[in-house]
Amino acid sequence: MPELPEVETTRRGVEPYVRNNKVSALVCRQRQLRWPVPVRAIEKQLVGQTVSNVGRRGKYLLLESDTGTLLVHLGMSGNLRVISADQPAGDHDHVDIVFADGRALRLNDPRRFGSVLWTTDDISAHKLIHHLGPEPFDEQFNADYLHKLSRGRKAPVKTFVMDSKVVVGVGNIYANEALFKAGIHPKRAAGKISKQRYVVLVKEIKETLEQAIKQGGTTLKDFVGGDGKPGYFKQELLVYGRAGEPCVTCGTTLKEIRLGQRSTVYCKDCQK
DNA sequence: ATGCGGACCTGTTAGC
DNA sequence: TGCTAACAGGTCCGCA
Repeated sequence: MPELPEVETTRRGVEPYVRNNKVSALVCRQRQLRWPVPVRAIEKQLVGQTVSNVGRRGKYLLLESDTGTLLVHLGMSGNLRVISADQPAGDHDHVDIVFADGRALRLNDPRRFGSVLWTTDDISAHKLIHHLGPEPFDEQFNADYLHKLSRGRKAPVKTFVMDSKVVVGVGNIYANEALFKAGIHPKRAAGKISKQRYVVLVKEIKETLEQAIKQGGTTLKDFVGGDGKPGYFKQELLVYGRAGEPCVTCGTTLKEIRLGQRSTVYCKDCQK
């Protein structure tokens, strides 16, 4: 579920309910997520505080308060919703951040690759954050940057753009999509791609993510209240999940390979 | 420094 | 129909 557009959509969806709201309790039914949930520290330092901002860095959601920051990552299967705090918990409802107004932020994560962490450090210095590359929508993320950084790199370009040290937020689905739109073969060595082609790739990464966020916006309501599932606009995907089907541009059968054990779909005629 | 492969864990689907 | 294996949107870590 969560690539950057889903995380950003979640951020926007929950922000109005969480911002300026006072945390009254933490309910943790399962501490064993990606890392153990630091229940004590959160209870001691966040409960009683007001959330001043709901931010995001890469795919980490950041609930900021005067005493520190709660980091929430949705992993592969997590989702976060605003509910009434008295709503009974179901399977995989691991953590509730309960608020003074009777609502709660509830983390559901079947696969438990997500995480809930607490830090009092400056967030940009945090161990999981400090090494991260630029945000894809930042001006800093441009063709010059990618071109320079990639010189000498032998890794496939798909692996390169999915590396969070290079740029955050480009997950498997959107890496496949952006490379297709840019006409670049996913296996091509990152260091051998011209600046001109990086101009196109950067543009496609930004546009693909932006458009997905826009579409996510239509399902914002689903992040609050009931148990609506955010629509995933699969019909928009040009290559991901379409191996064996015809290329939308030329009709050639789309190929599937594995790169770094991730499913990679491309058109051998449109992507060079 | 770079680039691999393994690890975390459960649910769903493909294949026999 | 039932069992098993493979695979899934992430990303950190340790090793070569």
